[in-house]
Amino acid sequence: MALPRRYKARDSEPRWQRYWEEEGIYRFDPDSGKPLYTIDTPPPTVSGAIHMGHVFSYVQAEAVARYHRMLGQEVFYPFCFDDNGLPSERFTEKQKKVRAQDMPRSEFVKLCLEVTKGAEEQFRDLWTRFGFSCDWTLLYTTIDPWVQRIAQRSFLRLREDGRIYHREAPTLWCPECQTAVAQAETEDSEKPSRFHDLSFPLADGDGALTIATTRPELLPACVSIFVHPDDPRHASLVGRKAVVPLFGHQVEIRADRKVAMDKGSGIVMCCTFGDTTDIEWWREYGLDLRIALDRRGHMNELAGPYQGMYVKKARREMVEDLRDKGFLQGSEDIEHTVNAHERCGTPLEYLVNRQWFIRVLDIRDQLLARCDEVSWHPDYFAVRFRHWVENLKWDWCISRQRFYGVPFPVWFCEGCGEPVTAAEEDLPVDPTETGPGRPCPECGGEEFRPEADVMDTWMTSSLTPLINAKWGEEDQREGLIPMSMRPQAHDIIRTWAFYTVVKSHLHTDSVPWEHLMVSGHALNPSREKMSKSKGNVAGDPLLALQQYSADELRYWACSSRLGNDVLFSPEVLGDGRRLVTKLFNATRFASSRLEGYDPAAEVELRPFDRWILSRLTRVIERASEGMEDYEYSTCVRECEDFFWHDLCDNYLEIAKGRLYGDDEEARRPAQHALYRALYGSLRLFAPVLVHVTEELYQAIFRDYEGHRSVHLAPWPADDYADGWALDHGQRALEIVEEARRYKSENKLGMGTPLAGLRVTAPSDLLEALREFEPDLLAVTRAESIAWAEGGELATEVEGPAEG
RNA sequence: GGGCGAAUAGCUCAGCUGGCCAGAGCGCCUGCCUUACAAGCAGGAAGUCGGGGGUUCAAGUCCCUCUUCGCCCACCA
Repeated sequence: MALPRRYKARDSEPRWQRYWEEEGIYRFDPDSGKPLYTIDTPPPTVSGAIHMGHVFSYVQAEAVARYHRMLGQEVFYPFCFDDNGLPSERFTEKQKKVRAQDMPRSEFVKLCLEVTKGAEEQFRDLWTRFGFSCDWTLLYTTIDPWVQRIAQRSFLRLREDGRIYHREAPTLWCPECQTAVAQAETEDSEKPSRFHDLSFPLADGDGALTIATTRPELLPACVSIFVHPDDPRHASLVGRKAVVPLFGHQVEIRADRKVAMDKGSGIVMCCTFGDTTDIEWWREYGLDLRIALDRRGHMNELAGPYQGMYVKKARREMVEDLRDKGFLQGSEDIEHTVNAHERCGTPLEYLVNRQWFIRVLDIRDQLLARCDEVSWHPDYFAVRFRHWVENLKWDWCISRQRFYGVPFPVWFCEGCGEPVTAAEEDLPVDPTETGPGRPCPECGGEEFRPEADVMDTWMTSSLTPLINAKWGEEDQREGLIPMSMRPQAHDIIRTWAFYTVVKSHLHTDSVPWEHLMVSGHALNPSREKMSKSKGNVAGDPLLALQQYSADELRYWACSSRLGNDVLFSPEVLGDGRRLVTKLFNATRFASSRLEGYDPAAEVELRPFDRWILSRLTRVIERASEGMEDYEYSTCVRECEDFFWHDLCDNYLEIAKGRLYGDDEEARRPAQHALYRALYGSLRLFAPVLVHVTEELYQAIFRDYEGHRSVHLAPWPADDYADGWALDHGQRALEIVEEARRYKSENKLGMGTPLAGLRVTAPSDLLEALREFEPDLLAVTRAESIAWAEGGELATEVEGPAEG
């Protein structure tokens, strides 16, 4: 196949993408007998928020997949989508302009399916255009019935093991989404607020105390007051009672070390619940439970005249009334951070609800041990996992009061209230549509109320290794657990990585994977964490693909060390374009000089041939070391440096004399070295520059090598190592440099013939360098070289040749 | 408040287990249309390796400390 004069990525890339698809180049073959390399692909949410930051992280893992494929491993590389859960609900609500609450669950679920399926098609197209080598026949989505079955199976088995409990407990609650949320789903949100100094009369009539609060609307929920035991100002208060303003109930004043003496007045009210300290006190001192908020964030009957008001309104009204009645001593505007739901930004409340939990606090040590069993890349991210586990405060709340998700396989007996679970063989079940099919084991009752909650999405995504292995299914895949590698970004270590370790530990008594590859974030040109935005190249991968080729974008994604953030900027992207062009041009040139090349022929390599091949070996070693350590960027950098400078700038220029010459004896070893060096480079670049390397491979190398694709060719493992040539070739290049410097300083073209060179060197070196003479003459265009023994290596140029 | 990372040429970054005069790309300067490539080639200028201590024959490279930035967590009465 002849190469065109110019490389047109726009035409070539789709052509090879089709070829790979048609030929099944990336198809997983469970029966190949090759060692497995299995990848636990992150299921992106289908909520439409794909930006170059995602591409960045996926490409890095993808390059690693290709490396292992070239190593001769059978690569299990599925794709998947996370299409259930809150993000999809909100996405559907937005797309269809509906509200889930306003329709039957089944109807809403149908809408969600419709919307997510459409989005998935677009996603598959997008990933294909980036040259992804996943096997699409392995696709799963988290809403697939068999995947739901695995999630429900996980629930049933954990419940059998006594790991799961259902309990009324204070829970982080989002009044907007009207669901419980997990500790990990929260984020800080800066909100302007007001600090109010409130006066609480003492019950014995002996004066009053002052409490500073930002949440006066929680007064009806006040159950105690605390001061610090060492605070001399308030020592006399302990044990007495105070009257809650506006509401009149009396609460006891207690001393506890958790009180900060220097905040506000040093006196704090404890409400059920304002924050986690309230919960701790409530538990520790067995305080009353006074819930003043309902699930929608409105005040309930406990708030008396304020009942039905939304938190903010109640706050305003109460402050007015407090002022009118003389309880308000002062107010101060402040800026403070509140705990908000990361999905919608609404400040969270603590409510008491019946929720399902997985007990994890008691196995923290075991989870830490699992953490150590995993190879973290880069290793310092293990510390984040460790600290998260060490500082866990809550068991994992897995129930959500939402609609689109995996239902709990649970009913409650109307007779005794006990939960009744489905039989495993009946999974997946939706309890709102069927019954348990058996009477209540506790009381024999036959009337049931379905559990209407759905599972937290992490309940499913934490199972991705088990889903890949089809855990508990009839067609279970053997040998997949633990998987080889999980790629993910560092922001979800505390969620996805953590929950997955929990599940694998409990279900398979092992780690989920051997290696965890943690990527950084892509930053937009103003150095902010990238986010989806239309009309912006960084925020819109489709737009990026119009402006840059997939190979250029992949090169960018692989340009930084694993785990580092990287800037998405035009300058950096230009580097990839240059390299692709250079690779194409150099290979096209080589192909024109390879006529008559016979890979099987015996050749006697010249010193510079031995030099370039020894350099290649060195580069392969370093590049491979990098890839073994998940450092694709080391591989690219080493290879680029070799290809551009050693191979193109030096070797090619040196070998041209022989490649164009009539002397076949001299030409053949040059062809041999050129072919090997180029084919080696091509394969080192293949995991990243997937399209251009395929184009060049198919045009030049396939006839010789026979593999259907460069991506099925073996990873280079050249062992040509000639220390003599490596060292002396480098010294010989110093002579070339001197000649070039002379021409440059004298404003001469590089093609200018030189009258002669005078090279001085110690005798050993001199003797060695003389072996390079024919090539040195050719590349410097010198008519002759005069060799002289001397001290340091030095080269003098006699001047341009006459005429 | 705690943790993790980063601080190296104007810009973006590489420098692994400490060792010849600190590197690359972009940008800049001077040249060159040399039989693959001007999206190129040759040559060049440019850095107190954040500050301060210490270990060592020897430190961007190890230890301590300080400063600045980023991320994560906690607090947020």
